[in-house]
Amino acid sequence: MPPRRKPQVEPRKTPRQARSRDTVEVICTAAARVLDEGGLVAVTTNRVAERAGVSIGSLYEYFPNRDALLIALTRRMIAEDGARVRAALLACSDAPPQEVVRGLVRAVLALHRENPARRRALLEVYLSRGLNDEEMLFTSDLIDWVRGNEAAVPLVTHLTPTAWYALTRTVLGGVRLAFWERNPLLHEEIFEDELVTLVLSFLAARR
Amino acid sequence: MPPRRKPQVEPRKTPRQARSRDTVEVICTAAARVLDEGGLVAVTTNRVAERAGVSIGSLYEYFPNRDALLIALTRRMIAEDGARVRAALLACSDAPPQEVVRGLVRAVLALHRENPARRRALLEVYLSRGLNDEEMLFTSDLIDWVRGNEAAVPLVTHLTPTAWYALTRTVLGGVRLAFWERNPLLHEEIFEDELVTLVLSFLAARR
Amino acid sequence: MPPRRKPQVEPRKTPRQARSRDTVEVICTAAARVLDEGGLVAVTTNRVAERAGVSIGSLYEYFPNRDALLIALTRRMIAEDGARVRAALLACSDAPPQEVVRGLVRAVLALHRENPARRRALLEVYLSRGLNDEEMLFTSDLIDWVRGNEAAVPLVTHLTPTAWYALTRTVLGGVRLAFWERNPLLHEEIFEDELVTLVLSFLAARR
Amino acid sequence: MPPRRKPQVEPRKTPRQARSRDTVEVICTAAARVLDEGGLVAVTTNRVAERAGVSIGSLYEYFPNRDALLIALTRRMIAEDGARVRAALLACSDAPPQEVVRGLVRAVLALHRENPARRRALLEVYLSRGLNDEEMLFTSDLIDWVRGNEAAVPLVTHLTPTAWYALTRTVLGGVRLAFWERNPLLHEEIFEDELVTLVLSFLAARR
DNA sequence: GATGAATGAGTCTTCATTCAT
DNA sequence: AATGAATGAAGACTCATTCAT
Repeated sequence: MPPRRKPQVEPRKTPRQARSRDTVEVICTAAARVLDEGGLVAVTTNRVAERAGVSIGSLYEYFPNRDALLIALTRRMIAEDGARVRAALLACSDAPPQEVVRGLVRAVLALHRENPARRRALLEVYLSRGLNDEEMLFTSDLIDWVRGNEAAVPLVTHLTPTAWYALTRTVLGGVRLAFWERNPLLHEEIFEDELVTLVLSFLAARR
Repeated sequence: MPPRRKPQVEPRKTPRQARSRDTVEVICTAAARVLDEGGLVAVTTNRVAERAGVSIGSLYEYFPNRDALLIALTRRMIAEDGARVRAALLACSDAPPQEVVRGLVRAVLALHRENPARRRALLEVYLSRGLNDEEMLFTSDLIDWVRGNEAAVPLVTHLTPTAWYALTRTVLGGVRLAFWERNPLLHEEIFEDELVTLVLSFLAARR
Repeated sequence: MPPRRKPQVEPRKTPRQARSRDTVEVICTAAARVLDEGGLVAVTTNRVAERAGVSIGSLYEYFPNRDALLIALTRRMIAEDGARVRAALLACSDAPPQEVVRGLVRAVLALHRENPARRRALLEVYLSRGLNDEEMLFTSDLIDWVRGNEAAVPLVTHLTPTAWYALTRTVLGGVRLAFWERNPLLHEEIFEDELVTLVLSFLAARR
Repeated sequence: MPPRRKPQVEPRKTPRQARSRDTVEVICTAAARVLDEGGLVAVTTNRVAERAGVSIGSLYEYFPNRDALLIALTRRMIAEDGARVRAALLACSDAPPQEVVRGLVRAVLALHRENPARRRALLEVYLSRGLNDEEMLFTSDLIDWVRGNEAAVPLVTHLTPTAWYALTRTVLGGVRLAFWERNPLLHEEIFEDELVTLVLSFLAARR
């Protein structure tokens, strides 16, 4: 009987009990490790279960299929990214606008400098699945944050949504391309400088 | 012991004879069609061969493995992209700088508006393999073109390599993110406007 | 990158549970039957699994690849050979030396008279793989047995290791050549007589 | 259309013309080289043809199928073996019997010391096909030679055919087993000594 | 005689998923 | 909740062989 695959992506059950949450945690950790070591193709449900010290049956108790696992991993990364960017913002919210911009750019760059292998893989998951609303959400969180924090970024309030979208995508896209191309500039401060200039000059032009 | 064949990516033989070139052509066309219809997972060597009306053996005569086929497809797309951008540049090389910038941005946007499914898939191939030098090359072609055409883009000559890299990646990255996120703005002129503004204000700032 | 699996030969898992042991048994039996009927080339993993009434997946659960299956079959034969020769030795251990020699020679001949097709095939496996230590082991078991049983074979104790090796290989090799050449003498008592004479005269000479 | 395989083993045509003989020669040489480098599995018709600098079509002009090629190679080895043993015999035909025996044993051992990889492979061919008459023939040539040369080996004339068979197979078999087991004794003189003793004591016993 | 592009049956092997225990 | 043996569809790839040129 061919494994009937109903595209399902949500975790099978929201773990309420401590033990369950542990199991999910253990599985995700194992999956991340397998991913780091062997890339996406190495992430087979059986292997992950084995590495997690959990039976394959249990894995399927918490993730309806392989994709759900991969997507959970991706969501974790995205959520963490969001948290880190927000933290960076928080850290420089009292600084002058230029510094806020720089802080943001730097945070986004920092994200792409760590654990590139895993990011590469999960970004692939992210792109090949229809998860895009996800990041938009993540981003709009950011937007809300920024917009709400008027004191910190007064220059942003004048932007139209389109201008805002173009600006943010442009910075993130630039970083990401450098990341994908493994361009050494990703690790250079001069690259950061250019991005900051880009943002500031655009903001000035759009005032 | 079967001669260990290291993952190979180059086409197995450069088709010299007309018949061979035809076969390669036929295979690529069939592969593209299969790709359009069923996505990356649908591209199995057997299916492509069948669709091409060619034996599976013949397919392997020209492509050492599935990846080589996918990569060939990707390279084709990249080459075509380059050609189209260059053509767009050529078409507005006598116009004022703003128009040149607009022409370029528009060309890049146009690329991402057509056949999104195929582009999505091939970009995935492109990213998951180590093909990045490839596009850098494509880009540096572009750079050369732009730099060489001083009359058309005098403002560009002042840019440092890093500034140039940041600028081009930023635009391409922004478009690509909109593309991946399936953001409707990809098809709006206002998005194009913002990108043009971004480029021009950066160029002004960097003068 | 799929975890590179070095050519493996050991059974994938030691069957602990009764059900597993059954499966292994069933697979081996089926493989032997297929081998008998169609020779080595007929032993395809799919066919064996089908004949065993087991899914191909299950077969690979217990044997990492086709070779491992073939080798398992071979080892079984070797082990059984050893057991039978030891049994023969045991059966005549109280007899005079000549009879012991004759018993041994006869046992080795008997081995090669039954199921020649299967033996032929498995010997081929045995030779084309690097399994030779295996049989040496089997033989050294024998040696130990013989050496330990001084009462039965006092004449053997004087042999140097080299002499012992030459003697045993010579007898086994002679039988095996007759076996491979399908020489009818393999089934004649006069051949056995000659071999016995050979051994005894050598032992006498080496005293 | 499935390649109809009619078991055919004879060379397709006896090459009469010089050019043809050359082609056959070239193919066999290439095949031997491929064999040495990659073992039996590396010997594919396409690869051999390529290595020989000959089209695959031409290869099939001279060998009806892959097996015929392999068998031709094997026959060459057997023929050469025979020649070399005969030469050894010739070289010591005036010496005393013991020396003749030693010369023969030494020649057989020498055969197995050179190019073991190729021998291993071709012996496998030899065993898995029904070529056994072949070697019997080769051997009976030898027998005839020995029997004919009464002056050299007077002690042999008393042997019954069975005794003769047992003796020769026993020596050859012993050497071959040592060869297959890669036993270092194959290269030691003490092993030769034991084999000589074995033969001589048997001959003495059978007088 | 030679060429080499084309053929395609048949192989091994993987791995997501199920379900009886 | 957990287990893990079993499943089997599906895929990549090989290579002996043919035959039109």
